[in-house]
Amino acid sequence: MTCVEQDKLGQAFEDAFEVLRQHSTGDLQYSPDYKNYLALINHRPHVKGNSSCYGVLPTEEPVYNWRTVINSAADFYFEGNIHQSLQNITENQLVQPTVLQQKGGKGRKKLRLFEYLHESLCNPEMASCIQWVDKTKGIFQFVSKNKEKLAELWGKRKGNRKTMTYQKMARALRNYGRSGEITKIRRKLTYQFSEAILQRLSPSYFLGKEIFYSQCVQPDQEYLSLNNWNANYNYTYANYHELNHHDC
DNA sequence: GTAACGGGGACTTCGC
DNA sequence: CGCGAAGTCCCCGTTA
Repeated sequence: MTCVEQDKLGQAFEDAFEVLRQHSTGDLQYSPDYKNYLALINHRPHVKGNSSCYGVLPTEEPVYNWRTVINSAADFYFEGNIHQSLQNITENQLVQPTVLQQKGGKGRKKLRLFEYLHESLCNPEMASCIQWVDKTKGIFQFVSKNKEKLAELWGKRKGNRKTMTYQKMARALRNYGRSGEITKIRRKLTYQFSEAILQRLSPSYFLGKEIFYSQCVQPDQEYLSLNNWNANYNYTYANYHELNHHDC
């Protein structure tokens, strides 16, 4: 794949998320932007070609549906192709999340630590701070050298006055052990998401597991929607570079 | 011996 | 204002 092609794929990803941002609460199918997006995706056959990778699409579904858009975007993300497109995002595009604001914002759902960790695990930029050991089982490990930076970012994200440390973050993780959301693995710096949390947080869940979601999540529970996830990704990306200057 | 890691009680912050 | 959830702080024990 050439750089130009990669750039186009990245652009397709951004386009997909832009549409998502604008229509996360509306009926996308009837929006003019949706039609425009279909036209766009139609000119990128390699995009739609990836749409069945997750095996969540019923075969009778048309190729150009909303699921396809999300699948394609996720494919690019996890293949690392997003990285290049992110390089082109200007500073003012890296906005603070509007949905999961930590201070103020009445009625906003606060970002949970496990959500932040999962988000970081999905962010290739954070690979030197936190990594999957066994993604399918939800087992992950902090990188000893940079775990403090990850904690520091978490503290910044929460708007803490004092600097967050790994020690304090690990304390919160141990609390998750009591509720079963995250358990400690008997291995250095290694933890495991519970199956339920993994299902809720995994992008594949909102790429085609609405049924699971509706069955397992209580009506008053809100976990990261794709919209929130995208906003938080942008926020993490901005702070990451501010803090680490590419060396994390 | 010691730095890193792990554990827990008490406390704070925030949303309801 | 009270309460509960979710951290946060600090101190100490354990392990590599």
